[in-house]
Amino acid sequence: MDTKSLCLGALSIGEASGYEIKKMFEEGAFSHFYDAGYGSIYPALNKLLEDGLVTCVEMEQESRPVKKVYSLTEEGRLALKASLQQAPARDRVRSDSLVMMFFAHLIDPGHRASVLNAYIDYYRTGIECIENAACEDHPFGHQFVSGLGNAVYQAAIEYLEEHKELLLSGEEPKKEKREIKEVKTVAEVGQAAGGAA
Amino acid sequence: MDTKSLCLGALSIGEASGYEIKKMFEEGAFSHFYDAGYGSIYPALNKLLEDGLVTCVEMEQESRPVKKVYSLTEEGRLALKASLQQAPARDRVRSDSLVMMFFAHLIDPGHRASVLNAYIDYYRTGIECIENAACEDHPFGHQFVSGLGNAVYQAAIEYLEEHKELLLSGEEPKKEKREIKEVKTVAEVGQAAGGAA
DNA sequence: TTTGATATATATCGCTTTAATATATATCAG
DNA sequence: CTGATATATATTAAAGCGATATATATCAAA
Repeated sequence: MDTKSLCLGALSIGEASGYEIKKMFEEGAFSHFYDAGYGSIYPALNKLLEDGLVTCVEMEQESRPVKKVYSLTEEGRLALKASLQQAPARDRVRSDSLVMMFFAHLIDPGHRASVLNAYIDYYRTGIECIENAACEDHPFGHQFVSGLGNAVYQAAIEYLEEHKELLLSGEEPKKEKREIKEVKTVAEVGQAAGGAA
Repeated sequence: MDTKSLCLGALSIGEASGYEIKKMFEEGAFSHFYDAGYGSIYPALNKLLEDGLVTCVEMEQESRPVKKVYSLTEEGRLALKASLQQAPARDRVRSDSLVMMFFAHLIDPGHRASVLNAYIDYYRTGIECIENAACEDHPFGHQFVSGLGNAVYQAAIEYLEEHKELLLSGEEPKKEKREIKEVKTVAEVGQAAGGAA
């Protein structure tokens, strides 16, 4: 799913500028399952305009930069539908915070706590975004996905708060012991991990 | 968190080849919170080697390509610790499947069902990976993050199965009605969505 | 039996994306 | 009155992604 299709999707909800589309990814309807920055949104909109999948009206505003409002054309609507019929790529997740928690034994307890608390806050903010975006008028898909986001975030918060102490009071493993265990290679660990395959 | 740091992290568990590190992201310990492909792992390992953060031993094998086994140096271990003390970037998630479910009203019901079922399978497989990788010997951080992954995936599966019907039996909204509503711009919808900000 | 699929293993390349920065103006809090 | 935040578009360097190439072995199915 490239940024062009995402922009078509955003515009299928209603006309918008690049700036407004970005906000949808940041704090709006898409916030909990997709990301996109200006560096991909603006070029995508230009290509869509070239290909006739969107139209653009420049709206001049008092003491603000010109606002380019994009709208879907009928061709664009068809292109969106077509891209939605394809097989989805697998989810991609990248969480620095979880990497840090994973290696918590290498981090000083103070930083551990700040990472953990910031992460809980991040989920709380996420829930607020979802709840604010929720609306009964929205198509059932919007509601379904919002509900999923809510359920997942809630589960994360519950886990994080219930098991907080495991992470914060965890002791550093005894150095000598780990030195001995290190003869076990990642290959073997990987085997255990991917045993199903 | 760049791929170099991720590789250092992987190697802190034990020596490994690029291929084995890839497997950790695919189906091993990192599978539910990070991604990385060969196109970033191999260049990263080469840079780490240049910078003296890892060493490399080439192991010749019968009727297989040479295996380059990388190990952390003391410098590498320090570099890993340093990168873990920094502030984490925010999570990045990209889910084509959720985009499709979000726009379910634009997709034919057959495809809806296949996307939904594949997504449930994806989470089930994820739980298997996490359970297979779990081990009491692992540092507490590993266990903490595995537990979180498990809790979140479980919550997702529960939600998806409980609300399946909402997505699959959802009707297409009446065209005329939506046409009228379209005067509401994304700007306004976005405002409602991001009300907190 | 040979074709195709899967697995081991490394490497590269084109295209896209990301994160940062530039530009310009207005408001608002400290 | 300085710095932060918001509106709004655009560009760029660096990084990452997906696909492909190479080479060999095994195993199941046509």
